[in-house]
Amino acid sequence: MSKTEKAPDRRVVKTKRAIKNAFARLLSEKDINDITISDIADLADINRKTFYNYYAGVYEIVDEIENDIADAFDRVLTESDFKDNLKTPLQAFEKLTAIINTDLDFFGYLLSMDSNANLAVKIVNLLKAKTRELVIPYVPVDEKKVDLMLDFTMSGLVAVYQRWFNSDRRESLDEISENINVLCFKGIPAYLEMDIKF
Amino acid sequence: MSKTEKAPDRRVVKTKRAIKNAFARLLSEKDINDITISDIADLADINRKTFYNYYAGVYEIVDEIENDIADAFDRVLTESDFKDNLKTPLQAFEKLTAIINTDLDFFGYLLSMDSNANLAVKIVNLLKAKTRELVIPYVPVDEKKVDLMLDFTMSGLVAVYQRWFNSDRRESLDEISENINVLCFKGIPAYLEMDIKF
DNA sequence: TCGATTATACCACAAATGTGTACTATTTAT
DNA sequence: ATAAATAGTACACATTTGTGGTATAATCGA
Repeated sequence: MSKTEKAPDRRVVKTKRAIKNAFARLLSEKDINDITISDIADLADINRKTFYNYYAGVYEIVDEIENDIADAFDRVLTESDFKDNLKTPLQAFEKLTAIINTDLDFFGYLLSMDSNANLAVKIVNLLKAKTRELVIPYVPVDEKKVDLMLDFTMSGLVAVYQRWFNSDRRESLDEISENINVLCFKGIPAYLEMDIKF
Repeated sequence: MSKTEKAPDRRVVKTKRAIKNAFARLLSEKDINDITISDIADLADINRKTFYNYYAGVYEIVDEIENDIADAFDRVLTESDFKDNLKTPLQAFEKLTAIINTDLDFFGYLLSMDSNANLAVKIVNLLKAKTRELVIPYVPVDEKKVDLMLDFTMSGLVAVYQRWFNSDRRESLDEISENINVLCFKGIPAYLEMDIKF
């Protein structure tokens, strides 16, 4: 993760862009399993061999796009006021949603795919790392306990967000945020406003 | 999900078994992307064409094996005393762990793969459905709230279990269970034994 | 047990894949 | 401006894939 990444050759970004665009267009027309590498190469107007310079197969494009989204989210987390003004991480999702929406033609198909579980995992990991880094200094307890807590809450958070994103989005993210806050900080009984014991 | 499934032809189960075994062996030898269908057909000693009777590609085997595990877990949930004696669902994981362990040669590689995110999703869905069915009658609150709660807690639960499973498993599942219980029912501040406000 | 049904084998073929080599074009760095 | 480095093209080839069609063998149901 060092900053030693040299400026990429213009041709590289051009062809990769072309490949991703071609892929996105094809994905809007047919199932991913019916997309052949020749299809992509033809539409992107590159030599088929060139494709293999960057991707071993069609699914590796998906992988990279997922990473693109994750990177965007990472940038949101670090560049935003998230650091100085730690509220519910869900507020960061507000911005992620905006990002995704502006490129929805492109990401829409991806997000509705089954494989968005992978993207979810990546985002969970980002949130865990970021939150740990911000919170740990003020929470001097057993690291294992914190790990468990972060695993639990961040996975839950992303799951809720994911369902919201793929639903009609009737509720505002603020409402969701409020719900999760109560759930996290007061526990299930308070959340359900009733005394239950499992 | 009706019980209308007729008894499967013996030949079918035999060949599918052969395919899965061959796949498992190949997976222990090389990367999944280097496994060709011809490889599997050869090793399973079946005609290549026969493979396509059941799977459209290599990854569909993975899919089915994941479903096998999910089914096993489903059976654990319904057949066990889970229904009459509702404790933490994590106790059901105790049995799942046992199941997986007895077949670890077979499942091991799968579980260490990236794609076990899919398995996690399936298990989350099972737990959500099962828990809702058991809990809802006693929790007459807004269904949307319950949905959110189930999404959050079950995803969190599975995430914690998953990390435990892929770790050294130093802690007992009972300890994990206890931690999650506190987290769920008392909230984060109580869990961390400190007064924090985000 | 026997006829009907279904799974599998065998062969064949067009399409797609993955990779190698030699040649050309573009970009980068000096 | 030019040389070195890198990316892309064109073509070629062996392999794998997906899918036909037909024949044979195993299984099921009565």
